[in-house]
Amino acid sequence: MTHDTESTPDLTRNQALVFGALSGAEGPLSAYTILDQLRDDGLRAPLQVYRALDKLVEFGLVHRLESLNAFVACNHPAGDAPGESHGTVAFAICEECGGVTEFAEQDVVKRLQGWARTEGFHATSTVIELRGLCESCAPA
Amino acid sequence: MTHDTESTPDLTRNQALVFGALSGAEGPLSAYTILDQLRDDGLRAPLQVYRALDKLVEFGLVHRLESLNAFVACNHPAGDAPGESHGTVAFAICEECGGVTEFAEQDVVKRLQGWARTEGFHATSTVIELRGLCESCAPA
DNA sequence: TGATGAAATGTTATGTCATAACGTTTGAGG
DNA sequence: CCTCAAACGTTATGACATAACATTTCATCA
Ligand SMILES: [Zn+2]
Ligand SMILES: [Zn+2]
Ligand SMILES: [Zn+2]
Ligand SMILES: [Zn+2]
Repeated sequence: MTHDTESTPDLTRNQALVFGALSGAEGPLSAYTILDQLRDDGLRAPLQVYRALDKLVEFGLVHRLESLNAFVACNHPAGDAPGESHGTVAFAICEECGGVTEFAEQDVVKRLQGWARTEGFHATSTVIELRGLCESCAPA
Repeated sequence: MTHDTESTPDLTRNQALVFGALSGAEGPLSAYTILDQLRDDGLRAPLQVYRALDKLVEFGLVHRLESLNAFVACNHPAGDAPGESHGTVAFAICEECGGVTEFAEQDVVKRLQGWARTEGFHATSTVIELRGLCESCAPA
């Protein structure tokens, strides 16, 4: 163990492999794509990848993109570092180049929390994903 | 054809069957659940359901819940009627009872549009889904 | 140090969601 | 009628995710 009060935990071998694959990728990867990339490192079965992903998501190092059924390494918008327990974030996903931008809009989060409060809804997680074209890919 | 300028189109047999199943349901249904419910009506294959769903979503009569891989009949928050071309809406999904509430928060949409504008991102669709417990299911 | 229990791992099989590819039917408009 | 686009039917396949069970790892502590 490497002490720590509440920072990023030590990763196991499989977790480190999966996190490495996601960190090195340009865009989101599916669990099976990750698996294919890690065959040479000894991974054989989807469950090995899914188990690592579950933990990485729990640690806040990786995010799942619900509208893509895929995963990306956390790329925190300026401010705190990845892995720091962070609140609700949003993603903009380019359908042309596959690029994903992670961003935080506190006003959006506050508004949704406001709605939840007035409705008595107790949110445990919030998904915000924009689909479209990024600046580079949008027509002039 | 029944004329119309831009209202809800006539549904084909399969579309009507699928829409009926969703309208009668208490919560979201997966395509395969819909299929099972419509076997007696002659539906045999997933594609028959998926094709109908594609159209119903296009018409704005049905929404796909990305975080559930399931579908719900549009249940517009007070204002205009289902099927009226409507903008971005959000969903609150209860993990206990399965209930789904569709709501519109114009400020949220505006704020996300603002972000997109400043980043040059051209959004074509937006997913907003809260997961948690509805008022009835939340602990006292 | 050696028992022990929680967490991680390995492996096989299965379940669930979605689409490719192809041919046929339907029906409005010319 | 003819034609063409849209909807339909069917089989096969691809893509995403988990159940179930046996084994290993390793920090903790008697
Ligand atoms: Zn993040
Ligand atoms: Zn792009
Ligand atoms: Zn709606
Ligand atoms: Zn509920």
